Amino acid sequence: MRATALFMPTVKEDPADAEAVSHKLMVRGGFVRQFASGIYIMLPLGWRVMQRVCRIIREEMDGIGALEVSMPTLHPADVWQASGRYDAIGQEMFRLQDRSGRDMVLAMTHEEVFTWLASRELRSYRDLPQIWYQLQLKFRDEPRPKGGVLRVREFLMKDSYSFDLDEAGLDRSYEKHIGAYDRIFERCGLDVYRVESDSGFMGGAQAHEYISPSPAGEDRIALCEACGYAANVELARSVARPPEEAVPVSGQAEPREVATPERRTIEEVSAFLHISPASIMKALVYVAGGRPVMALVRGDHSLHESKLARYLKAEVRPALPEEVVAATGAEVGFVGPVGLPGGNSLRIIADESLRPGGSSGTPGAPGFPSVTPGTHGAAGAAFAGAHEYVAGANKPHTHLVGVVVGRDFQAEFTDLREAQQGDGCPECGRPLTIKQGIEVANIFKLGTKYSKPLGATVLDEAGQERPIVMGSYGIGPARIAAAAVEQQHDERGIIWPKAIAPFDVYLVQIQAKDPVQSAIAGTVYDALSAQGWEVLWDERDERPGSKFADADLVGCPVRVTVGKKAADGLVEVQSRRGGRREEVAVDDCAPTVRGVWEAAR
RNA sequence: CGGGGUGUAGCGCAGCCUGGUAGCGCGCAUCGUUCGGGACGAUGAGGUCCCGGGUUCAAAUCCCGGCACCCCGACCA
Repeated sequence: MRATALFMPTVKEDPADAEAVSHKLMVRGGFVRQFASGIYIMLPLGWRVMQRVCRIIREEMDGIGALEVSMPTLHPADVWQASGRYDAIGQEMFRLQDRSGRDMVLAMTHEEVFTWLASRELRSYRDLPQIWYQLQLKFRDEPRPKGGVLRVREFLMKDSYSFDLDEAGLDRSYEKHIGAYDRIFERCGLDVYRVESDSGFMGGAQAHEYISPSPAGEDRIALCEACGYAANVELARSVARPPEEAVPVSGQAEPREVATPERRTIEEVSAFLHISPASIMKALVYVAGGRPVMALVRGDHSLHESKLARYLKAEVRPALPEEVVAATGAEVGFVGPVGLPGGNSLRIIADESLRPGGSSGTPGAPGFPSVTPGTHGAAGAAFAGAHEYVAGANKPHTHLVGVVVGRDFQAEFTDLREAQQGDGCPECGRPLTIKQGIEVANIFKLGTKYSKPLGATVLDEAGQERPIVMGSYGIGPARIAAAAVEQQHDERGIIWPKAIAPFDVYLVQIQAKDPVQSAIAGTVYDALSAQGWEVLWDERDERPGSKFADADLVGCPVRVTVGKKAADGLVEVQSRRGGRREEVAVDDCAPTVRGVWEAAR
């Protein structure tokens, strides 16, 4: 395509409202424009990238036998009422009424419609398995859109749904998707980690996310480079590091009060009492299902709320200051598990690292090995023998020292803390790495969560009616594009992975009005096009610097320059990624381009 | 939902504190000189100063109310 025939509004300056690199570059490169908060226009270049991503997705989905359909995005509310999500989902769903007052929604995902269709059309086990997919818009009224196209309110998604007779069939469909997804990301030139993820406390089945590492991402994942364990921190198990210093054992029979005036935070208390944060129990009061509960983690750990929510099987929120006082008799900062008023009405849930005799992760969880002191050094063993903590006394400006779990209070134990950099891998004990990333895809084993309430059943071989066992699988093409930009760019602009670049070759003609250059550029353009390359021929009457700058900004993998030496029949071929600039005869241009292309990522 | 910030030409911003003819850079248009890494000169077009109300002789500027957008946190199938 000729640049003079293209709409490519590049901009010199970063947009004022952009934070993420991908956001800035996609706006500057003329790929997208914001229309409203979280709502974006895809300009020609941006749409070409999307089309290329979508094409790869289609090919790989078709490759596992999935069938493409197109589902409505405007749904009557009753299907969502049938699944229970009409009420379960809050303001994140766009809701409206039609002219006769019927409740409608804009689809935020498509489990309901697909299941509705399956319930009407799939009758026999002979109809199974099926995998149906679509590339369709989703609408989610995000409370806070951000990061350009990373977190938006209207976006394209490839979503697929598998329908199987039983769990074994679901496992096969799930594995097929893993294969397809791995190939999609490989082809898109994107680094991703497939990690265990939270399937939500209602589903309970297996789920994975594909996370592409980037500082602009909103997810954190725990990775073990030694054994390959990988999980979102919202459910990652880990072996807590033993504290740097062992807690001195007082040997006293019961806790002792100490005055801690105005010392509320872990930092303040640890500094005041000259102890390490790990020697303090952090007590956090939450409200779950309308009732207060106390969550306990070690002072050097952070609670992960979704772990608490999953354990309690209820949504949780931090208690308000008044609620904390009502539940414990003390204000925030002096709350603890010992000496609570009114008997033991407050449920106390403690992290595994506080369990007497252990500083471990989640014993008993699948795949969790027993933790041997030898693995984690002498400090761990010493710590295990101490058991004494400092905790809030539930009295103003007072803490307790010498608190022993199990002796001074009872608690339920579960994995509550967020995995930290350097924690031990739950599988092999080696240190975990925490990385930030963008969720570019997810896969869920739904089971019969939707097929049961929506009545999607088939008759099995024995003539028995059985609910279809389902999976759902999403990929965000725009997030793939943004993640690629996040991963591959330099100070001049984007360096697209070759498979999803808007054009394969950016052909710069230095002098638009030079007939020799025009002729040579035309020859090069035709030759490359004839070989199947998508070429953007920049024959605009601009200064060379502008065209080079745009070429770098737009980020096509190969640049061909037709300039002064065109008169001698020479052109230049160069990789966007850098490296040497090759000067070749016009006739050698195509093979040279191929070479640079092959070498590109 | 809590906290913070910003709305002035297509884009990026100054002006607001201390009220008095609305500015700068980029971009855009025309002409000329230029032409291998975002040129230079000349001329020019382009503004409901987010919206509504108030104070005042006079409001981009002060006051009240609203809206939009951004950032941090909470939330996120």
